Amino acid sequence: MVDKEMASDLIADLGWRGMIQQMTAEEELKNHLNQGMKVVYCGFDPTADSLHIGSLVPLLALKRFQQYGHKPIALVGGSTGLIGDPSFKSSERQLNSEDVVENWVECLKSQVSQFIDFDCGENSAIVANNLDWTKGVDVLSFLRDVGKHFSINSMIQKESVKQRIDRDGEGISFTEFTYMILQSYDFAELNKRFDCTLQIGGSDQWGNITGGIDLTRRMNRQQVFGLTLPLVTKSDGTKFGKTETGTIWLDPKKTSQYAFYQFWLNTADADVYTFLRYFTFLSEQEIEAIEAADREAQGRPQAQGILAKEVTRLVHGDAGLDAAIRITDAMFKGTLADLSEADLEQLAQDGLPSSELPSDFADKPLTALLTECNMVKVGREAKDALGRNAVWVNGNAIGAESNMKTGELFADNNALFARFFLVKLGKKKNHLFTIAR
RNA sequence: GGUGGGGUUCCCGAGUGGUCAAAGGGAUCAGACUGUAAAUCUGACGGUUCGCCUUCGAAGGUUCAAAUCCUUCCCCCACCA
Repeated sequence: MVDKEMASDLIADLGWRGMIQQMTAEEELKNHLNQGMKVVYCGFDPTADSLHIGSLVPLLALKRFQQYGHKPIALVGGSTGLIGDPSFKSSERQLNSEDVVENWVECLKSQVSQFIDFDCGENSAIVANNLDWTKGVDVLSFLRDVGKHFSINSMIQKESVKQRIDRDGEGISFTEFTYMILQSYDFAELNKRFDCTLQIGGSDQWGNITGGIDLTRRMNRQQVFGLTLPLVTKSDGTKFGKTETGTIWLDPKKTSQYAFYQFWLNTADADVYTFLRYFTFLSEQEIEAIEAADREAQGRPQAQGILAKEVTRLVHGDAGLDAAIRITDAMFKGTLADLSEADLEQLAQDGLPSSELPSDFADKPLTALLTECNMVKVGREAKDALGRNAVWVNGNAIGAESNMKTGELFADNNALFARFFLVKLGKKKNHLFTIAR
């Protein structure tokens, strides 16, 4: 399993994918990784009950290390999550309560576990929680044993906290300032416990990682390494991972498989090949072939479809991918007549936005109904769409004059299979209403 | 602590008594084109059941009428100390 050449291959693999932002001692790190199985860690702080796609890059990076024979540790920050990472944050953050963070830790643990293999022999993955070794530490020991190794002078030089220190009107509490020490201590501790010698993370973590490298050398007399991954950016300058609707989460309860699949499917041409490199395990040759084929072909590129398929399968499995494709086909390819009663039932379960028709729907204007089910943000949008005949109920276009005719439109005898109304607004928004029984 | 400048609708930013729901740009939504793209063009853009209702840091006040004038308060920025 452990290949002699694996390290140079691994670094080369990460390299052509554009996934290396910075690393410490490049040659030494390569040599180090060539000497058999090494232990690598990446931390994920609980800031919500799910990770979002921004965390996918480091998560998949851990998996890539494992594929090359190394042992990954996914560290969930039970203690660091209680403090809050100030890196590149413009203002002090609100503390979350202990039980909330504890709950989030459990959520992240199981989520993170889906991506790495826990049963593959000696390089099986580990999930750790830094609260385990931070909880019992008393203040005086911490200050004497750990704090003494840190120089305030170098800490305030770090780019990650500079704006908080230099900028008028902003400050940083001692609590957040200490975050770097806590994370550094994690690295030293993981080094001691598991012989962990490499930390990876987003490029915003460079300061924290180098802090850990220094501390490990001072406390454990061990040379350890760091590697950062690039921040995912989009060619149009907007923030990656957010849509008008909000963050794209990994948890299907927060972002349905369908919405997840659609997110990737809508990737801009200018970004899609980069994302294939970041987010899939396709080889360099495969991706180049896709790129070349798209360049030749007229019309729609195939890359978005491949990206959506690969990433959705990675995160939601084959069943999740099937569900996403099922809805996509129904909404964008097929006709309503093709859908059976069972299909309609399935769509709601698969993540098509849906809701029960409220009992007093007949009294509501259509604008209010569509606002309440979150198809539009304000009634105005629905009205605008109605004015352009861009609203369909069960396939029939509806005009502005129908705004007050909700009762007729959603009458029982107009329903599909006597209980479903599929409303489409514009090209991309769909909502399934069911009649309450 | 002193002096000067400022807080406007999702964001940037005009507006200094009525013609202001408030220029312009961005973002967003819908339409055309298309590939469920991009670019471009068109329309909408505080809310609304189209009667009205609610906005210009906060609270009061002057006025027939205030984002605009007055008072107090809160916050930000620049320079000086």
